[in-house]
Amino acid sequence: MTEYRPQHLDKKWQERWTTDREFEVETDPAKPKYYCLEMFAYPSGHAHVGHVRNYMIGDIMARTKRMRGYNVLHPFGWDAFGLPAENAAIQTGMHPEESTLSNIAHMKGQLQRLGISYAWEREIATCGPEYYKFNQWLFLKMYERGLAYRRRSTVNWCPKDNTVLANEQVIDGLCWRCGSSVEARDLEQWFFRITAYAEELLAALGTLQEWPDKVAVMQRNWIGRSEGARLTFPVSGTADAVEIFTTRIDTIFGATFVLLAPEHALVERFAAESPDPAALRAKVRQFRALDREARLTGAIEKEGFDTGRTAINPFTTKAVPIWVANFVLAEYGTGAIMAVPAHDQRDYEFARKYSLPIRVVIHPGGTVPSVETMTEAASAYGTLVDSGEYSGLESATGITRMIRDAEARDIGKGEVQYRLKDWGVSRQRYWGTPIPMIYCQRDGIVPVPYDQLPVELPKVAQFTGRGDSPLGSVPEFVNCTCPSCGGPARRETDTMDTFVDSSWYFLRFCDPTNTELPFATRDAAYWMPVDFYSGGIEHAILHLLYSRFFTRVLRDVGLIAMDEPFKRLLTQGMVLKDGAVMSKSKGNVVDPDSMLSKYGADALRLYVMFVAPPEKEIEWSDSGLEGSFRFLLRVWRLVDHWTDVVRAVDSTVPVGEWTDAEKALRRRTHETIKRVTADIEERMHLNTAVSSLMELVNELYAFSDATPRGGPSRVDTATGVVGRAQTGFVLREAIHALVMLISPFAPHMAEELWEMLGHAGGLRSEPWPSYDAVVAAPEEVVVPVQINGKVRARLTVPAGLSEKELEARALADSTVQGHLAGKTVRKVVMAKGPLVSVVAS
RNA sequence: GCGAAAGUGGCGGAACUGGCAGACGCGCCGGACUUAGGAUCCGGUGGGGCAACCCGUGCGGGUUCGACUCCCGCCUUUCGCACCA
Repeated sequence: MTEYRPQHLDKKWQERWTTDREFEVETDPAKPKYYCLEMFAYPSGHAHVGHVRNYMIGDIMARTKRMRGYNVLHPFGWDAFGLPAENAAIQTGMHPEESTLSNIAHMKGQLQRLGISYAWEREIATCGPEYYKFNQWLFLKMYERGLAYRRRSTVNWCPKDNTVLANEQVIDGLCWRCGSSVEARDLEQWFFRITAYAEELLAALGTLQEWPDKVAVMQRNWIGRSEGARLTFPVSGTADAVEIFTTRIDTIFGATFVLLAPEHALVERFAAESPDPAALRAKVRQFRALDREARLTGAIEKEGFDTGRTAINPFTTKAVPIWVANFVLAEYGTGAIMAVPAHDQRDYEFARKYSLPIRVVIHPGGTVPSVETMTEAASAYGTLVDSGEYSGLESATGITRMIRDAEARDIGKGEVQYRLKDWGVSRQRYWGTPIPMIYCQRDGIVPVPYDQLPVELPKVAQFTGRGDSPLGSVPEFVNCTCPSCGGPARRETDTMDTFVDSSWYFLRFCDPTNTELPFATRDAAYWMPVDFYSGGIEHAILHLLYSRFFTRVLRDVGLIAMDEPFKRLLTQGMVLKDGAVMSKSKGNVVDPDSMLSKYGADALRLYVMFVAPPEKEIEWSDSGLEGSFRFLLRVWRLVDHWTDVVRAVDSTVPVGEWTDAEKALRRRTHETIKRVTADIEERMHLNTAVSSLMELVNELYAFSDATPRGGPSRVDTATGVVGRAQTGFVLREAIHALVMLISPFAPHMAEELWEMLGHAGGLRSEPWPSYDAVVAAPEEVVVPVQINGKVRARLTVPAGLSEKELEARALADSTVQGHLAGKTVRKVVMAKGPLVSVVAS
């Protein structure tokens, strides 16, 4: 009996895989490719079993596809720029580069000990100049195409930390770090014009057949397409006009006032021209100081004030008051709306509060709304009333005609608006990619020439957490010469959002050492798209949307010819401990290293795959891991027990009679091959793949016990002979299949067992086992017989029996007869399965 | 509030297109081996009943020969969206 020593095997095989460059691949158009990718990691320092699960799922797929004959690209890398390293530097003084590189080294060791089949020679870290050079290259391409531009915008500002916060760092309007209330602040920022691709990004969601619906829905909501109209309301007595956007032009005859966002350009104009500018400006300031998050989410009381001016409703030609309202968003549409209180709940509340006029212009059907009795807006579509020549039209028709007429009269046009906004990429931070732009007093904004890339991040910078860009305090970085005129100039001191890094890293993996281009077209054309991509649902919008955007930009730049980067997407569930997400502060982190030293990588891998389907959340369980370990021991003992027999026979099918047990084991073997293959490749139900393997092992134990030698637990007979050639053959077939099929889950053990079975050259010396439908076909089937919907009997009959014969046998069965006593058979249904359903009364 | 998904033994979960509910594992119970076992192997394990049998997939209806699966209504949970004009 050979002892199972998982830690020894882990080390042995991991070293051999590295030495043999087992998982390294080259572009080879002659071979079918498979690109398997898991979302790369932020190097926080420690992998926990939640990470482990994601990487395992990809590894199962990569290893299976490799054995199925594909040229498999399975790389890994590090999303290495980011705030945490810089924040740590502010507190501890350790330079972000130092802490990041040491974290990467530690986590890499952890992943390697799990035996994940990565092409480590392609490893990338986004904080290296050889990588971020191409962030800058891409930025310049975007700038040339008008897709990168600079403008003033409002950002989240934490007054205590004196720093800008990303949207996702603002939790319920508070700073995630210090809990201060976040303010709005205006800054000059660089933006990527993702809105230029809004329509395409939305439309192409329908082509993502192998994405979870949920993710597509979230992206659809995020893009938020609305069809409507832009209309001009001239300001009475001036040449000014208020532009509004509405999706309900059919209600325009009920538009009894106009609302402006506090930030709207006309507001300041009106204030300046008013008798008391200070009073109006104070009001505006008050609105703008309101909690930004609350304003965006509607958690504020609606308030407004009258500007004293009026505008002309272009359809009624009547003057309506212009108010400023705190709930109107400057960043959506035109920053101004026509208010239709009768048919919009928000406008209704506002009108009631300030006693503004309400006019019903739609009859939705049912009771007719009246201004006197209504308690909420009637927002449904219906029939237009009191709407001049449009009265009597249905909403849909009204909308079409009104837009047509507005265009004819040059007072408006049909327009599509998106909720999606351009992507602000400037960060007033150090640990990121420097934005490759130069400001010259003479020439203005000048891009850094391509041959001067990368603009390297200087090593020295102070981390005070003051909020201004740390690069600004490095004179040798800031001061430069203008590439255009050669005069003195200043560099941009902001760095890029780290989402830029992750928006194209999957392309870099195709050609990770290219120094001239982000990647060569030839390599990307071969490997892309990513065939299988897995990661957390928390990236459903940002990362996945940005990546889809970048892929299109690179297409338009001419580097690639595809639209969508990720063919099949799997969003894996989290690993919980005591019902909560693992985190250091909760003290419920399960450390993979301690599991590895106790059970080895294979047991851990098998457990996280077996406990639930990949998409589901799982609750960590030590006893579950223990069970998986026991199963591996069971496999080990079984294979070890039969090694000499398996080695002594070959793949020649012996001539002669088979016993029922032998036939049954062959059937089980082939059924298992079929199920495991489909479970991995098609359904991604890795838990049921493992249970099929367990069933095969259980059957092999039972089969072994019935042989002359006996089973693995009967140590005393372990050297006994088998005698029958057929028995040796089915054992060989079953054990070979078992070792092959289990190898994606437990690769270290499988390699060792494969070697013990007499094979040199590793598991790839033999292809994935193939399913034989003839062998798997049963000779007899058990057919349930239902009487009035309840199973009353089971018949064992030869497979392939005709329906007529089957029906006759079912009705003749004594148990069935008993249940039919005193009843008349009304109908007999022969269902696939097969199954017989008798209706009697 | 709107939208989506889910609800199955003591627990994690199976049941693929409407066809044998509870595969597989954990836990528990019993047995074998053993000085001993928390190792290993074998057996049992949804509830009720001595049994034939009855009940059972959140609740209430419906469609069907047949429903965990489809339809309608409700309850609960989770997730997403939420003043976007």
